[in-house]
Amino acid sequence: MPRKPEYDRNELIDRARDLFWKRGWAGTSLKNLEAVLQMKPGSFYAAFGSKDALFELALDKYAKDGLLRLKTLADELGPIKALQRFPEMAISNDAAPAKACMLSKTVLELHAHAHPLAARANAHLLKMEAQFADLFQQAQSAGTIDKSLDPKALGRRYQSDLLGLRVSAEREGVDAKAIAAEIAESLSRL
Amino acid sequence: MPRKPEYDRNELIDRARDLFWKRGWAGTSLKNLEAVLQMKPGSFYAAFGSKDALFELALDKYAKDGLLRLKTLADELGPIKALQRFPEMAISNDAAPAKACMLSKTVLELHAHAHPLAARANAHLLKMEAQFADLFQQAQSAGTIDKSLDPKALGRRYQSDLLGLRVSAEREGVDAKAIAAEIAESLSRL
DNA sequence: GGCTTTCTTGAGTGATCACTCAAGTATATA
DNA sequence: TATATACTTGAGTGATCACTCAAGAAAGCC
Repeated sequence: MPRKPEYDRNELIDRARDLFWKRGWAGTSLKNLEAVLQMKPGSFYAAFGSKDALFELALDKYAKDGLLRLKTLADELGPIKALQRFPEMAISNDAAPAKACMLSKTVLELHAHAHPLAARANAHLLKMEAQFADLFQQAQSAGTIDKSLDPKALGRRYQSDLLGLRVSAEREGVDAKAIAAEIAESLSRL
Repeated sequence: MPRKPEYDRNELIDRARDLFWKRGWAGTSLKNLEAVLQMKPGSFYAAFGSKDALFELALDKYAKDGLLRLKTLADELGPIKALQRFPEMAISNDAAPAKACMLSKTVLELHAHAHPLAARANAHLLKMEAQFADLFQQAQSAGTIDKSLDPKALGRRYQSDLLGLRVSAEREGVDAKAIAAEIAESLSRL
């Protein structure tokens, strides 16, 4: 009996993610969203409920895709080579809405306001960090890196470096690829 | 003949800086500013002209203070020890409005909007980066670190690591002091 | 063709945004 | 004391904010 929506929900979330990623939470107005999603307010609220709810969907998708990309890379290249390649990949996609990480941007923008989306973004970052640590541990098991190192500490440091790289890549006049290469190189010394 | 203002302009800029630093540009409303500065709109606009103009004053002061703190530290400890101490200092001030760097927060928030304040923040970051490079060069001249390394590359990487550290310090559940210690430690290996 | 159910439309909601300005008040000089 | 010069006040500006809702349109089932 029902009428079907004229849009592909999944694709709308992608477009919203790109907009939020680029412009941030406060920087993205409903007018912006209506324009990009080609939706009138009524449809928007019927479909997503609120700006925050859509941001959450976009954030979750962003995080899920990031994790998947890392795992795929690790399956292809093995743990250490994946970790070496990942930073350069993160900043080299010119089609991406921004170089900086959407999760860290969200934490920085909303943490001071105690907004739940900041906590959610941080939770995603923690999952990512755990994945980095897991890859370091795999590398240890495979004998690729020094076994006396703490994989959790390595993951924590790696993520921090990656976040710094991606902030730097967002800036004008910074050779971020050189930084990415240095991060990769330093992993060979473990 | 004139009446003197009832406020200390310099202190108002400090308070505005703290508010902007914590809450960001869009996250800080004129109501917030009026409350913190104890000013009515009329006085505010007579004194500062606009929200953007005050943000600029706050940003410039933030940058100036940061540069001064680094130079003071270098005078006390010498270049390398200053660089080793600086990261831990940056994240240990519990009275500060935020752990993350106001300059990077500004770039991340406003760069996508092509806002002049983003370019200004980036210019301040470039000055800071040059100062880091200068300290690395001093350390080379003093024979403290390997002379074959490029001081500009070291400065670039150091700043990236510092920005990453400060983003990490803004997050919940991350042992940022451990990261700061690792950054410091890695400088001993140069 | 009717009927139900959902989706779409878009004008309109109150709240808040950055900002203005005319009127009032305080102070230093003449 | 009179006057000129700021500074302070706070109601008010139009614009934009996220969001609502009643009315109409489209699709599946009888």
